Amino acid sequence: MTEILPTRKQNLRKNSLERRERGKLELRQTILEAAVGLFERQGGFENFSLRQVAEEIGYSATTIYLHFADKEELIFHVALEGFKAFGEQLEAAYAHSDDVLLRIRLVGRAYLNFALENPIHYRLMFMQRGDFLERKPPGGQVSVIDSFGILRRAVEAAMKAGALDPGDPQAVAGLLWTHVHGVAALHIATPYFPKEQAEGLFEWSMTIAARGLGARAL
Amino acid sequence: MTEILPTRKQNLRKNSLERRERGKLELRQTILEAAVGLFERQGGFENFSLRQVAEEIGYSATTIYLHFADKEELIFHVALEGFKAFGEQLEAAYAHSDDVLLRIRLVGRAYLNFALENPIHYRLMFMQRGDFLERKPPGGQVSVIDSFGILRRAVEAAMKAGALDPGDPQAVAGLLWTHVHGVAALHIATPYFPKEQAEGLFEWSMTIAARGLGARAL
DNA sequence: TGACAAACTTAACGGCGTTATGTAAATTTA
DNA sequence: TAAATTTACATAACGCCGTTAAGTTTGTCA
Repeated sequence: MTEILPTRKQNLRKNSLERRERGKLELRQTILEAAVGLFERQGGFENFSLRQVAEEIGYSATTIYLHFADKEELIFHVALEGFKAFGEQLEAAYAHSDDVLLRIRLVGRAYLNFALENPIHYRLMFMQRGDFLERKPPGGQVSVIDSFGILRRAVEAAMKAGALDPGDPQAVAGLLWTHVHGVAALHIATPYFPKEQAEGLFEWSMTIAARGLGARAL
Repeated sequence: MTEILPTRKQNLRKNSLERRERGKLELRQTILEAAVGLFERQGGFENFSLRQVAEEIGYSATTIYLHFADKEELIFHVALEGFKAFGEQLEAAYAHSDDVLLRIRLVGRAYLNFALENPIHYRLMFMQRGDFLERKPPGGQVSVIDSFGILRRAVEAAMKAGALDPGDPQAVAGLLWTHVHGVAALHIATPYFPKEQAEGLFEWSMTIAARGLGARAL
């Protein structure tokens, strides 16, 4: 009776050693990473369980509740990490060039790349849980609105420079967003748009949008 | 002890009468309808349970298994109903005009309308469970591929008539699909594209695509 | 050493999908 | 018509889930 389930007990013992080594290196972060790992291994967050996360990192399930209010909040913070990385990559793309038109294309390309390289995060952020976009993170951090702001600023600058027909930058940025999202989302959700085809459609969309918006080339 | 849970028992009794009246009017369909109702009430299929469906229609949960292999197959058949209605609406739009360019716009508009009017189905079909697109229904029915075929045929016809620059109809149809999907999907998934704005972006996208594809107007 | 707080665990609740098993009614067969 | 069989349901149970309540161990500090 005492030895029927040694694996779990041993697992807990073993990990109590590792814990010391990690010191206070944020169990919270370990939980997040384990969750992301599970997401990726199962291709989505719909079937993952807190108990699996706990098992994987060698803690009991209830320990997770010391760091996250509930399952929902854990998932939300995975999305938050996504928003952070997403914003940084767009920002980097923006800073990469001074050419107001090339910059728009680079930001768009960074957007698509994020989706191609982080399909699980992208799905969570923009296809599954759009409500997260408006949910305020506890520390008053930024959300995706600022990411969209990068694109809008790029459009604004191009208009001011006369490289795009004058108009509402917000609206034009929205149009570009829907086009890139269309490609990214169908690539992720369906089997009909593999990477190369998605990239081709992105370039094509950009070219077409450029003509339609009065740019020499985009 | 025998009367502690009369509600459930009574519910079963009451419904056994209604059943006769319905005759053999397909419990299967009743289950499907109850499932769709639950989807819509909860805004998605992620949190619905077979036991809720059963409760709602006055049967035990296990009875569902006499009509569907499992929860997955029930959801799949909800999606199938969506694909059927979707295809029919695109087909009707196609048949509504002989103008090869207007027809493309009408098919696109029918696509968007389906998404606006059936967000739960659309989400399930194209954002959440794209794998359903390739899953063969038992009776050898058609799936979305034929719906996409309608758009492709419309593009093909416009090219043959010289109303669009010559090219690969499949590729052009794919481009249009991604644009409309982008608008529809962001409308459904995020709070930033309410109906009017989505419709405006659709028209704009169509106009821009028309210019880029060599059409006089789309 | 002992009080106290922090970190973590076990136990339990109700709900879930699913399977095995029971049962009453409808239908077929003799 | 009576018995046998099939059909159409139900109940009970399994293991997993999220979550809460209640311990228990571990570390801190007087």
